[in-house]
Amino acid sequence: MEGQIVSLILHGCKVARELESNLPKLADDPNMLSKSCDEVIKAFGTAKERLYTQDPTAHDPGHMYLFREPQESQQPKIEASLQGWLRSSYTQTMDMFPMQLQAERSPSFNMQESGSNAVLVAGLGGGEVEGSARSWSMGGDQLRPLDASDSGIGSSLQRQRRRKDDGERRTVKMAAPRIGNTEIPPEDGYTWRKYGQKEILGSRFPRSYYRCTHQKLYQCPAKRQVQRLDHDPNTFEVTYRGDHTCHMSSTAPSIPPLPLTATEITHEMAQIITTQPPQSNSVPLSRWLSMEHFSLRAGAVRSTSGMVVGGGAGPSSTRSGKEVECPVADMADAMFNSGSSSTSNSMDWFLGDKWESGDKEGK
DNA sequence: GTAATTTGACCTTG
DNA sequence: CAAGGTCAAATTAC
Repeated sequence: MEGQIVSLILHGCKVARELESNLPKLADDPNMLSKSCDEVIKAFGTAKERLYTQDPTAHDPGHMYLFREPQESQQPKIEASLQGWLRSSYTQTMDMFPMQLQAERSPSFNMQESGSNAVLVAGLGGGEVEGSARSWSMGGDQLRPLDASDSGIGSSLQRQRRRKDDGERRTVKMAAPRIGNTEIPPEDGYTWRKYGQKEILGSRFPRSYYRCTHQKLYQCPAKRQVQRLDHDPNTFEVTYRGDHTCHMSSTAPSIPPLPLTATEITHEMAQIITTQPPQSNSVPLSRWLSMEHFSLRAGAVRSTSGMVVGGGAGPSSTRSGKEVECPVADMADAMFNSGSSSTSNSMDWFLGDKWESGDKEGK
């Protein structure tokens, strides 16, 4: 079973690599491009499916919980990790490649996975905004043009706010962690800053509003709403709006919010898995992943990471006095060094009840 | 001291 | 006008 999955993933990687190396040639051939993309997606998708069917009872709230319970038995964890990564990478890829994937998903994209804890429920808020929804991510021309300066207190100008159709909305359902504090909203690798909380009619739990921590620095328009489900308090419904434009910055999110190529996805999985505690039993999957894909890093990953695929709105690809790190390294760094300034760092859930106040009931 | 969160007020939308 | 979304001063955390 596992061997099949591995070969599926390998196949996906292979196709992705081929696609990457042939990209210049294929650029003029949308058919071939599409075909290759299909194949990659199919391979990973199938692998993922199998992972789920392999252990339908697995309750994996997503990659954010990968590092919980280091003392747990390793083998199931590895698989859960892989699942989490596949799933999160997949949804994240959806998140980052909306334009590319648009053609491949139905207008009302609906990815449901039985037994899955991260479910992309809805694609677009409305089909008609599809074309215009993204134009702001490049120049910020129509999205909150006054955002940075509309704090016009003292000026006679009224605050100007825009809400109407500020972009695609993607809703993901994520399970609360079962261990530790189940109140915490799900981590997703980005750093968010809470800017509001609101009681929602008919909901027992308030909705929390977050924006990208780097909004100011890079005019990153990404936002998210976190709402605990009424009927299932263990599940959070997370709605994302806007795309991160802070991808390539070093001061930007420490965890790579990069659009992941297929090779990157697997590579990151490898990275994650190889960072499992050393007492880990021999894990064929992880060994394969680490051996197979470390070599990708220098070539494929780096080159693709230098290419801002999702619109190229990210800030400069160099950081002050320092070359852009491989996002994976960044992530690992962030994961284990907790150097980020954000308190919503990805390690928070790992260690404490930090988020509690962020989603407490009532005001 | 700086950055993040809280929270009531304000704004937009339907 | 009600509800949802955002702002920003005050507060809290680091």
